Amino acid sequence: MIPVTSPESLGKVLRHYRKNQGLTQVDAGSKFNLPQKTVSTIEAGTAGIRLDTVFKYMSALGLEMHLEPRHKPSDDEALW
Amino acid sequence: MIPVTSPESLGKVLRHYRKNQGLTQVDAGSKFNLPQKTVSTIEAGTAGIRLDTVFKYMSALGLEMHLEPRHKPSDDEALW
DNA sequence: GACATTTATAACTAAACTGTTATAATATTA
DNA sequence: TAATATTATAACAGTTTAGTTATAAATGTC
Repeated sequence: MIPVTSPESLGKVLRHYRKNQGLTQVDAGSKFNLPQKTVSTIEAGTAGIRLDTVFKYMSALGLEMHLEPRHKPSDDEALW
Repeated sequence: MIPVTSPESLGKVLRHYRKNQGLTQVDAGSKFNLPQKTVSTIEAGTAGIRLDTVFKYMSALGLEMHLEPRHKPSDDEALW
């Protein structure tokens, strides 16, 4: 379970899940009318992207979010 | 562990954590130079809020995010 | 190496945010 | 209830996005 604390790390995790599902940016985005450009922007970790856009993309990938108190990173998390 | 799938539910969870820490919107926001107005907007579940603003607020509350595949909601989650 | 697929980047308009300052509305407590 | 504390809302300027369309760059495959 990778902790996400920034737009960059969120983009990386989302890309990870998309590729895991064998989807292209066009495939994934089309499910919620997100153009490929926007998907690219999300995965690139753009800071100012809109929250609703992120949730649309999460829905397209069938993901949900959980919040919890931060913990000290483990070694394998450092890879992210 | 409450699943978050929208700006609205995220706002509710963030407010929950803030109050749990006994913080006012001014207190929490000041840690990352977020004006009280912005904190109010986040907690209200504004759709178009910027992702970096949300992460700043999460940092102020000492929270991290996790993504995972969606699951069917349980009864007590319906309360949210 | 050539071809095909996928992803990144560009220009443009309209819309909506952040930050600032201020004030109204609501909630809390004495 | 009165006073205080907290939260919601407002106007403005500047910045940045979403969406559209198109194309360049990068990646993968034969």
